[in-house]
Order: sequence, then structure tokens, then C-alpha cells
Amino acid sequence: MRERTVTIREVAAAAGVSTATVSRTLSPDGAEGVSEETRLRVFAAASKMGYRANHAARSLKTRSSRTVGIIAPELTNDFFMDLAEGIAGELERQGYTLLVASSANSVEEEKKRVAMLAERMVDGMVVIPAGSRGDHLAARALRRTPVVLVDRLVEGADVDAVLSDNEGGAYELTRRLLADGFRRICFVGGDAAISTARERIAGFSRAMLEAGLHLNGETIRSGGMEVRDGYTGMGAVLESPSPPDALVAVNLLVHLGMERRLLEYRRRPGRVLPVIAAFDETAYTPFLPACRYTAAQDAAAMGKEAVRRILERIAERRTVEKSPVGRSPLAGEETGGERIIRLPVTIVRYRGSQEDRRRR
Amino acid sequence: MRERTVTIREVAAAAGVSTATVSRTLSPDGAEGVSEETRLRVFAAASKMGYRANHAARSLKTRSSRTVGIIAPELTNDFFMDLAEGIAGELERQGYTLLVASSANSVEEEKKRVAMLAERMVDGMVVIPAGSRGDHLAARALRRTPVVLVDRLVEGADVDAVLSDNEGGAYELTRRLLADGFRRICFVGGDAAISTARERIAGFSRAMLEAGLHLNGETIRSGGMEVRDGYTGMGAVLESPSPPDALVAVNLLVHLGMERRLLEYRRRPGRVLPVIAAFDETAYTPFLPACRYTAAQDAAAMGKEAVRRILERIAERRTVEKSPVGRSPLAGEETGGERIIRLPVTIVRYRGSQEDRRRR
DNA sequence: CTGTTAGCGCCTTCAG
DNA sequence: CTGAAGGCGCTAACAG
Repeated sequence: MRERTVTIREVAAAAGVSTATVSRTLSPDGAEGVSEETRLRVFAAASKMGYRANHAARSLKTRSSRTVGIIAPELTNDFFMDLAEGIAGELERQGYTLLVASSANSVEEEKKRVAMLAERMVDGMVVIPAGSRGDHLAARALRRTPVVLVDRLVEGADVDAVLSDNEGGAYELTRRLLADGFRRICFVGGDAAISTARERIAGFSRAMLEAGLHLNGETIRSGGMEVRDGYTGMGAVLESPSPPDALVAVNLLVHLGMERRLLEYRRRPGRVLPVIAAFDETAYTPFLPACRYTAAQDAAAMGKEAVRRILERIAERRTVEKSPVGRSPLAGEETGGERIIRLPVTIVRYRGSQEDRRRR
Repeated sequence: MRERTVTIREVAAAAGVSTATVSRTLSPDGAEGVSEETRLRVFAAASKMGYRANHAARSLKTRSSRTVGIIAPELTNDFFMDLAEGIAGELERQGYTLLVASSANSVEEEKKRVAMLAERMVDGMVVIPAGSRGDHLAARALRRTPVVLVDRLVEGADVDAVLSDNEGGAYELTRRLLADGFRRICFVGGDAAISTARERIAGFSRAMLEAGLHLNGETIRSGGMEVRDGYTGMGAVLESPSPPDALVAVNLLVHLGMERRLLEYRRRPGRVLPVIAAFDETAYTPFLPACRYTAAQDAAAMGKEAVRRILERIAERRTVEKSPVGRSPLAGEETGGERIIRLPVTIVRYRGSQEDRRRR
């Protein structure tokens, strides 16, 4: 009872037309130049026979897989998750699918994954870069496959990017703390190799300097972007002889680490605990006791925007290739350089939890 | 400067061999029956020319895409996240890649995604079913593409499945609460259409009955598996004239909703708040104030196990197809029916947070 | 509007 | 152990 796979030829025969007509009728970009009548005949035959186009054959011919790949440093991350959902949704709406790969925070792995996706003829790649350089990404982009960076910029890759307003978000976060009367404020977490961290530190610094506050060696405790870095960072803060009364966390993971450390510390009585303003927001943020403000990135929107860029680039490529004149010998892409988009962040205020608990 | 894509023929020419030899040498399952010498020559030529096999062409010929698809009701979910990481990791290790699709909690969408993946010739599918029936999944499985269910079972699809020990986990969770002296215990959340919920309710009921406790109409407040269901469930509990002193949450989302409701309620003084034992565990669980126990599922392990199953089925299929005798006319797969695997859960105890805060 | 005709790049018998 | 040859199923000119 094994069902053989039905081919376009059989459908053509059944409908009494040629394979070309069937192909045209069932084209993913709509049936153009096919009469209503034959269109119906073909549809009828195809659906009766349960015809499903062979994707590989189609790809081989068209050099397009209707697939977009995404490479992230890790999959287990709330930001990535929201991003992926945004991307997958937008993609599915356009008849594309999403290939997912993890670079495991390694540039080497990232290179391999890029190669793998390229081999699979993805029409575009969304990447959250693992390192500070992205020459391998640029190489791809300059050939056939559009690349769009998300969340972070890298050097050596002039490609499209969708980012949050990191500088502005950190600035705003710091301003809120200042407005609440805090003066001894420190920044926790960061990595000079990561553009996102640099921008956030810049925003923080600007707000502090504008407020006439001094930055000393302990004001900015970068040292990583992971949970453990927040944990140790908070440890250092708590040990400090003159501890700050408010902190800015570089991201979700560092924030989490900081709260964990605080959770342990809390047991010791008689000390005012610092308040935290942090980048990133999740469903669990209301439960983090020290958190007073967050700068919420709209990851889903970033995903959608990234897809839109990719699809635009794909369309451009098509028209360029179809245009009668070949590519100009001049260096640089004639389709208009890289474009960087900044999406705004939303500042969210949490009240209650911390104070509430203290009162009990 | 546009790099043309290098084909197998060019490599063959450069290495002074035939395309067949290159193909054999560069086969993904290792170069068999090629002399050491030619193998090296081919490798050298291929890498010098930057040859990358055209995946579509290969798929067209071999009818395998070295890709596994996953369909989940939603992507933004901690359980799914860990699962995906487990799957992607294991897959990459085997030279496969992962196609991700969301069914948006709709069986209709799920059907479409299944069709889409099938069209793309995925070698297997991992699915977390959206509904209670899975005839469309069985249909796939019986033809060419192995399917493995994760987390939930469905009716009408005798396919492999990887599940947690839901009954046992809920039983154990309830036992812990009983051991702590709680007697008025309610179960919150659930959906009769979802096997996971049924099993967890069964485990809860068993523990209660064994303890000689009575189940009345308010003991089990199913009514959904989402955050909002936990929220309203907890609302009802709090309004109850004789509120329970401990609760069992059916899953992560319901648990979250319950905690949210509690967070609001907390403001009113003078009432002992119930303790929660919940299925699922995340990095944020330590911050959920009412949580005393969780039953942690090992999602990454489930992912790995699912991949192992899929790959096994793929291998079986190959050998069956290669075997000289055709398929036996008898109904049923001769490769040994469906296999259901149950992975144990780990009970985690949280102490401190709740009590601590009360003390202040 | 529809049919004919070439391949896309690779794998895989079948000979040698 | 290696080479020659025939498609896999589909699309995209090019005619008609």
C-alpha cells in the first residue's frame, strides 16, 4: 500500500496539459498566465492525486530553498526565543521556513554553521554573532546570500543589522535611577568585544556625566555577559566598603545572576539592598525582588524587521540578476550599502515587590 | 568577482578523476571503496576550489534532506527552548539540521506545517501535538517520514513518543506536600484533551486517595494550561470560603499565573498564603515566592532521546528499503510498533524564600 | 495561453 | 577501485 510519490508529469497527464502548465499553475508566487479553466483542471487533478511539489527538485532548479537560517550563540535564552517566534511567524506567512542552528558561543562553530546553511541554499541568514568579528559573514553576504545581524554588530561585516537603541535605553534607565534620588550607581556586566555592551555602557556613562557624577574604577564592573558574571559582580558590589545603592545590569543573564546573589545575601540582616535597573524583560521579571526598572527590547518586532530586510534583499537580488545589464564592475553593492535599524526600547517600572517585602 | 558555484564535475576534472569518484569520496557517510591516494587528491582539489556539495541536488537524488523538523504549539516557552537546544545539539553532531515551525496551538496549523515539512523531505519530525488527535501524524509516519511525539500523546497516531513520568511526578509532588503536613490540597490547571494533564491529575489523585483524603468538586480545578488559567484558578482558590493550604500546578505557565495572582493578593494582610508544588522548572523558579517543590523535566534529555529515536527509524527504513525482499503484505510495520519512553522527573525543594519574606 | 525542450548538480547502478 | 551514463522532479526559456 506504499504510496508512490506523485510527480508533476502524472498530474499533467491527468489534467491533459503539459508539465510546464502544471508548474506555472502551482507556482508558489501564484499562477500567472494560466487561464481560469486550465487552472481549475490542474488544481482538481493535483489535489485529487495528492500532489506535493518536490522541494529539492524545485530548489535545484531555482537556486532558492525558500528557507531562512538563524544562528544564535545559544538557543536557551528568552530573547532568542521571542526573536525566533517573531521570525518564524513572519516567515511562515510568506511561505518560508526557518532553519535553526546554535553557534554555542563560538566563532569557530559559527563559521561551520554558516557554511552548512550556505550549502543548504538558504535564501538568507539571520545571525546573532558570537564574536566581535564577522568576516565570514561578510563573505557570504557579498556573494549570494543576504545576511542580517540582530542584536549585535561585528567588525568586518558591512551587512544589514537590526538592533535596539542600546545607548538610549541605558541612558534612560540610568536617568530614572537618578531621578529617584540614587547617586551611587554602578554598571554591572559587559564585554568590550560586544557592541551591545559597549553601547549600553556608553549610555550609562553619558547619563552619569550629565548628572555631574564621577566615574571611578569601580563604577563600571564589566567582566562578562553571563549569569555567573552577574553573580560575581554582585558579590563584589556587596563586599565593597562603600557599596552603591543602585545598579544597572547589562542584560538578562547578568541581571539574573545579580538577583541570585542577592537572594543569598538577603539572609543577613541590617543592610539596605541596592535597587536594580536592567536591560531585558521576561514574564518572570515582576518576581525579581531588586528590580525596579527594565529596558524591554521588542524581540518579536526585531525578528519581523529582520525578516523584512532579508526578503527585501532577496527581491533585490532577483531583479538585479534579471536585469539585462550585468553587474557593474565597480566595487560595492549597487543595491545601497548596509542598513542599520534601531528599534526603541520601553522602560518598565516595577514597584511594590521589593518595598513590600521589606515591610513585612 | 562573482564566484561561480563549483560543481562536482569541476572538482573531478581538477583531480583527474570521474565525478563518481568525487561523489564517493565526499559522501556524507564516509568515503568507502576509494583508495587512499585518490581520496587525498580529491580532498585537495575540493578544498582548494572551495567545493561545497549542492544540497538540493543531493536531496533530489537520495530523497533525504538530512534535516529534521520540529513542530511545537509555541516557540516562546522554556520547556520548548531546552528541548530545541537538546535536539539541535544532537542533530548537529550527526550532520543534520533542524527546521522549526510553530503550530500556534492550532491543529489546523499543525496539519499545514506537517505538510510543509513533508514537502521539504525532512527525514523525520519531532512534534509536540497541539490537539488531542493526530491522524495526520500517523498518516505521515506510515509512509516515509518517521514521527516522534514529545511531551504529549495523541489518539489515532501509533508513533514513537518521548514523555516524562507525569503520573509519578505529580504523585511524588503531592506526597511531599502531604509529608509536610498539608491536608487541604488542590490541583490547579489541566485539560482533558491533553494526555500530560490527565496523567498528572491521575498522579495527584492517587496520592490523595492513598492518604485517605477526599476529592470533592473543588479539589481539581482544571480549566486550561495557560498563564491566564493559573491566574483565574488562583483567584478562585483565594475567594474560596475554605481555601486550601497547598496547591499543585499542572505546569509552568499555570504556575506562573498563580504566582502572579498571589503577588497581587499579597498586599492584603493577615492571611496565610498557600504553598505551591509545580511541574516544570526554570532559572527563575527560585524567585517564585510561593513555590516549595517542582518536578523538573529534563527537556534537553528528551530532545536527545527523540533525535536518537528518529535516527534509528531512519536507519531502519534504509535497511528495509535496501533488503532484497519487498515489504511484507501484512499490515503493520515490521520494524516493531511504536515505542514510548518515559523519562524520570526530579523533585526539587525550594526553601527559604517564602518563609524568609514572611519573617520580615 | 500552452507545449517542447533542456538542463540544475548529484548519486548510483553497471561495466571495466 | 574507478568511469560512463542515466535520470531524480522541476522550472524557464523559447516557440507556437
